[in-house]
Amino acid sequence: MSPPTTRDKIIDAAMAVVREQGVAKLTLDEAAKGAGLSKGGVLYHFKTKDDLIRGMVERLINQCDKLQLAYYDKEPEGPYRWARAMVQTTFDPNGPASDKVSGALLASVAVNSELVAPIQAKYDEWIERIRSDSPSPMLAGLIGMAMDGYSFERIMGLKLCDEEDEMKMKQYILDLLKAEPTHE
Amino acid sequence: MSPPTTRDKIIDAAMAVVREQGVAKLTLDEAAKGAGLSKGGVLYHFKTKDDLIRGMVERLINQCDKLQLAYYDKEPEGPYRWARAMVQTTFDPNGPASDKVSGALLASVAVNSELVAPIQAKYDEWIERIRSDSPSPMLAGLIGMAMDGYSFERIMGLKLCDEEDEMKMKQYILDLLKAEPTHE
DNA sequence: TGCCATATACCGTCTGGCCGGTACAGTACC
DNA sequence: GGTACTGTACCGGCCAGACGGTATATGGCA
Repeated sequence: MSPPTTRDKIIDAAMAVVREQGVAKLTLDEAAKGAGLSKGGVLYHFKTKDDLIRGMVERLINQCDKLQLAYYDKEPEGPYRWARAMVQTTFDPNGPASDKVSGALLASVAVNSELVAPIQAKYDEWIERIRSDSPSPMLAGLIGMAMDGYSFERIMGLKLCDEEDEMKMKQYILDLLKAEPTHE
Repeated sequence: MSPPTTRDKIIDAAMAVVREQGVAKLTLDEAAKGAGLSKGGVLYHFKTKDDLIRGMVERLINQCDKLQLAYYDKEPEGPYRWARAMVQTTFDPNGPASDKVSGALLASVAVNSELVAPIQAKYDEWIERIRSDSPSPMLAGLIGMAMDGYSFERIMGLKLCDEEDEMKMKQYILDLLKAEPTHE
């Protein structure tokens, strides 16, 4: 990996602002300060604030997608392979539930709901993937919903259980995907 | 039900703004316009904007709680009664996935993350409830996460399937809660 | 090798608009 | 005449975006 470009540094800083101070505090000035340059500099790389958020969303999507593909490779073959990869991705510290990337979603919804569109597109793709190799699409769908729930809870700052319980839950879900090759 | 108070009308209008224009557009002026009065009028009822959001959050909590209790009464006795009530609540058109109430959560997170606190408190209570009568707390927890996922997806404007599939999913989940009285 | 031209990357300043909040002046009903 | 409520006018701060400028690198060319 080459050293992060200025563009990347700005996105990092913007994510950090959302995480630490909330979406409302995400200003060009603040992002600039975090990235170590001036607002003018930020506006050189991103023409508008919406553009910056687009960049954040793109980062979110790429990061999650890359992660999911990596986990897919690591998972053994067999039914529910994509679903298993999704579970691993969700609980990964760099996954969608991570503070580091999730700000993008929040920012996009808060500022301009049109900016969610690329997420929706990728989202459809993910769902399609998971359905493709799941003997019970319903079970896979349920678990997919739950993974979203987990991610969103983290983003919103709602805690439903401590970390120990989370690991148990992860294992429980993975067991479900082993034990029920052809449920229904 | 007595006719809605001005206070209620303001909250309704604020919710509508969040729903239709996004959190960023939620201003005192806009909420006032929606409620049919001036900003001064709004500020008479809510001393600050945070105060208004607190009101929205309170509304969200009360509405969901009331709904859940009502469904609990309607559900037949037996295991997973609270979990079943939660599923019904989630899919209810006035439930947490409803456009009409969900804006509160978004607004609170976006504007001032401290305002989420009352939600977290209620949230803990709901989780406790569900665990209390679930033979498999893991299954109940999974379904709870999925219900959150569904609600949040709606709030964010992400669609995972059409309405027909949603109803199938609801039925699938309710069947799970019948078929597995003592899973694990 | 020296000179100009252009592109890239960035800074600092300014401005116009928006928005939260204040102050105060009604109005209407009891 | 007081209380509950609503409107109007305004202030001060913040912020997106525009703009003009600067420094450095690159490349052509004589």
